[in-house]
Amino acid sequence: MKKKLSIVDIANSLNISKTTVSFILNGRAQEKRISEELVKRVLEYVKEVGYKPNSLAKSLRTGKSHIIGLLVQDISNHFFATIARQIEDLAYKNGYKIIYSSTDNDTQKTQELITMFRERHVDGYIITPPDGIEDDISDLIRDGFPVVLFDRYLPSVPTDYVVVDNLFSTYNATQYLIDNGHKNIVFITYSSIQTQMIERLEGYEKAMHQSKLKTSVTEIDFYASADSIVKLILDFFEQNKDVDAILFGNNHLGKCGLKATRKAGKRVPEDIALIAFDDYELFELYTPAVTAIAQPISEIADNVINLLMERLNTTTEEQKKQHITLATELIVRDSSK
Amino acid sequence: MKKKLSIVDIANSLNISKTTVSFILNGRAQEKRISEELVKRVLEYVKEVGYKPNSLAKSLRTGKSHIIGLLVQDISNHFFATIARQIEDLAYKNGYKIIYSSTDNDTQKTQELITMFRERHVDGYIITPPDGIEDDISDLIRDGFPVVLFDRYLPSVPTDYVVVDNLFSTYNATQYLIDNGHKNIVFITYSSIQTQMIERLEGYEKAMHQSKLKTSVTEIDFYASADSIVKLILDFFEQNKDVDAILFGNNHLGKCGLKATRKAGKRVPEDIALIAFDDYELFELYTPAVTAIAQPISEIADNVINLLMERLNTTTEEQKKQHITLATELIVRDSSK
DNA sequence: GTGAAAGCGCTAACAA
DNA sequence: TTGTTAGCGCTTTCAC
Repeated sequence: MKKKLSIVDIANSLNISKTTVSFILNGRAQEKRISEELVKRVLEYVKEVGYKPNSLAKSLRTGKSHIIGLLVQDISNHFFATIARQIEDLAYKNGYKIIYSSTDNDTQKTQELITMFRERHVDGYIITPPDGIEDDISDLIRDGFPVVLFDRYLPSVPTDYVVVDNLFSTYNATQYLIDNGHKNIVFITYSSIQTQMIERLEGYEKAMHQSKLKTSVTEIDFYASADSIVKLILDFFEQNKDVDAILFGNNHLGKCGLKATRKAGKRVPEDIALIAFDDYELFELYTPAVTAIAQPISEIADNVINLLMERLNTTTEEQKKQHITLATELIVRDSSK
Repeated sequence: MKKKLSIVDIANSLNISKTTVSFILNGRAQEKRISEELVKRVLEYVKEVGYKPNSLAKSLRTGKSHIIGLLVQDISNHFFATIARQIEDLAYKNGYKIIYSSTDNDTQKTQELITMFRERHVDGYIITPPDGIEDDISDLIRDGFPVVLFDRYLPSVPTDYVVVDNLFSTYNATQYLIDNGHKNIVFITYSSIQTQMIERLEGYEKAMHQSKLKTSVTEIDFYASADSIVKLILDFFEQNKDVDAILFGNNHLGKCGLKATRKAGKRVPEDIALIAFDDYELFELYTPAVTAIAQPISEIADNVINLLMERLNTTTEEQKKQHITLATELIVRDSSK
């Protein structure tokens, strides 16, 4: 293994001090009035021997790591994966790397991850917070770390965040079903106290109440397996023959619902209309093509990174926290008639 | 921001030396014959004040970071996302964190990423290598870093790797189509010199040759957009009316092919039979349900991590590189008749 | 304009 | 059994 060069090696080879090398490498030559000729000589030599500063040592000294900690609920979920991908790209363009992990919506795991990120001296955090994590996020903010939440927020903790207009999304979708003559509309969701789920529920309820229709909500345990979710929905069909439309609270439930509807032998949309949350490429090709509430993935990623970069680049302490709410789009296809 | 405690603070508060604290914290108390009572006192105090060692400083000193660099082709691709997720979980169980990034199959980007990973002192690398990266991987190995490749390998570079039996996968799928009476079977793939794509092509050709059928291969540029791929396939249909079956070389092509088939108004499998590479949850629900070659995702992740951990934990230099080839499964559904 | 030296927090050889 | 001390590679103050 070839010996890694250090700044001292460079300084010695050039018969100058490492301070000078450091200044030149950090673009402070002008300020320090170092001769152009020396600067050139150093830069050329550095390039020639392929010297790379040890960023670990640099971080230890400066306290900055140029690493962003990204905690998503589950990187294997399409929604989070595509957002993570874009966040990654944008972060790199800004000179930052990403350390990421999936929280599984598990509070304790998330706490451990935050601790690990702190140990690693990450400069900023992007998090889809599970509930119960309020104190840890507060600590982060109190200690001066930039934190941007997305997908949901924590009502009791003032932070920057980027979310979509969940309430309007489901309100609008429900209203669409109502306008198409559906009456027994069910909302299948997770039993969750997270803001995005609560708002989606509220949107559904608001539309139903406005039309004086009876609401029917099925709440499923977040940790239920895909198979058991399908089974639950099948049971539900069994006991509720008159349901004529379903709105799903998130993408995983939508997929399971599709499976259950198929298994139950129901015709879509004749027997039952369906609207999913989050759009998938394949929904378009499904028979019938699935109507879905599409979140603006690129916009979410853009806003998250911009917010974080803003915080990272300003030293001014307490600014007002920014709350960004983006619009979703109801993509009407065949499953909702 | 509350002052971060250092090991010196702990030592001073307890009126002992930081060496002692360091030994105790690193589980070397026994070995150093430090009194149980002292150990207990230190551990309790550390816990009480919530002291966390600065892992950056530790890394600088030890040269180990307990971070694994993961480079996948594209984290937003379902196949890579699910594997990344499992690798992440398994890595954490082994006390390692992951820094990841997507290569986009871009050689230069990958080189830069490897450089960044090196700067960050990652302990090991898991990579889906783009072509042209041979030298960089060789350097990594020469310099003693554990490297595990997956999904494909580099024939000219001896490394550990985990792949699937691509040749048999497509051979088997093609054979299946032949057995079902198809003759004009097309293989739609990327023009790529990567091993996995080459082998998939070979499997198809082998089966066709064995049955004395004429091969027909459509190679698509890797960087083509989804829309242009769909268009290409539509054009192809236009010019080749007699095609009665298509085998797709990877998941993205499969999705585009599905879209194109739908647009062309072809009936599946009556007019044309389809087999995709990589299975998706929704394939089962598609009409008709899509036949697919499923890769053993968990097994791949397991083997990758095990291989890497083995390398990480053994100091013995040159061991023989391990090549692991896993079986795929042809999941027969309706689209292939 | 340039250099000496302190120190970021930690580990480990060596002393005591 | 415990403490002293020398770095790991870098930045930055202060002196020349």
